[in-house]
Amino acid sequence: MGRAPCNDKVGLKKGNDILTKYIQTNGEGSWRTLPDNAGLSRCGKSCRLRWMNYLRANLKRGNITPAEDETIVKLHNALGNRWSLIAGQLPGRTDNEIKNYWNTHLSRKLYRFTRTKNESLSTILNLAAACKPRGGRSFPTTRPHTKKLKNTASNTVGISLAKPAQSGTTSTRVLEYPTTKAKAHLPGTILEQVEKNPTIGPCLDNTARILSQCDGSKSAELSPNIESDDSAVVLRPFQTQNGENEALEPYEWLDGEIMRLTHILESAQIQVGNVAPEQPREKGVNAALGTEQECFTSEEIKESSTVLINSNAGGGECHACSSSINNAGSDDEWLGWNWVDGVGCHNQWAVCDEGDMMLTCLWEADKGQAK
DNA sequence: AAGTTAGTCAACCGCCCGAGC
DNA sequence: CGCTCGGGCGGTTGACTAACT
Repeated sequence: MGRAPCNDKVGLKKGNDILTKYIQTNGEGSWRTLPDNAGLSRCGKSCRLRWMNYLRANLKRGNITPAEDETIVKLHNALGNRWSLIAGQLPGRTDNEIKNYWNTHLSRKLYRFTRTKNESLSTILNLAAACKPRGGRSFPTTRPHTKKLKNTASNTVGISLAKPAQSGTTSTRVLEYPTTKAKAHLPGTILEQVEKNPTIGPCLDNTARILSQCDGSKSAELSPNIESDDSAVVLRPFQTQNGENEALEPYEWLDGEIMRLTHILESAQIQVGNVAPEQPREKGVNAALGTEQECFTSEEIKESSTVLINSNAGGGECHACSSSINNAGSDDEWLGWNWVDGVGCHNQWAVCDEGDMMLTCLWEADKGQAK
């Protein structure tokens, strides 16, 4: 299955041995000088990658377990494509491994079944659970589909943390997240960090808020937990309807949201694609495949500006619904989509991943009901 | 059995950030 | 303050295998 490990090759196996022995003797670091010192003919980056992803001790080999699968989904919902952070919560797993797993197993699986437009969410999930592991041509997913991911600002298919605003970019409010170095000094698990540092989990806060609107059990106010200034959105602890801060234990708040989402999915009777007669999507939105704006009309973009963070090049990545898969706008794969409702989101969710897809559509559905 | 298509994953690429000067 | 360098990260590629026709 897949490409055979390179260490099957005698030469590389020898290189692996040299690299392993060198690092065991001298420790990690100084990757640039490592090849010369160790007598390897690879660049330092390559050595580091080989070590981190393959040779390092305590790496867990083999299939992702269901428990790990669940953790990945949860954390991806929370953190987006922060693979290193997700990997940090899964001992023995590398960011590369998780990234591959997400891109091949999870996102693909969800994409397939959510294309079944007339199925209820619960049906879709049941189908996904029974996903044919390998497969032939039952679900056409083309390589061009994958290659269309290239040249996009981000392959973000989930709700992602935003990077700090780039200098010179104005009117872009982003959600701040800690730098790599800062993260390294943060104690505890990611989820604990989020608990202790509200700025780490801004999109989770959004997730909770969006869910709360769908659920109806929380305030329907769009952005009660966000304050903003010119440069950044400052998130406040999640507040209940009566304004009290919820003091959640580590993991508890996330588990709660997952449970709530599960409840919504189980109880919802949302029929995808069973909506108003076809209308042309708003000009500009239609042409902007691959941007999060396609999920919204311009008015909705304005309304939701505190949640839907602008994504400029290398900038914000906090998408309520964003996927570079959408860039396949000219692909036949996507031409069959029935853009309806003037918003597009009722079908749009089929090209978003599980979390943001559902959240966005539930959110939109909720907004529609509120009007 | 052969050809085609889809799925997998190690490795590569390029960008970004922080440290040091 | 600006430049360079090292390291880290996420996105993408392409070789390879398995499933299917």
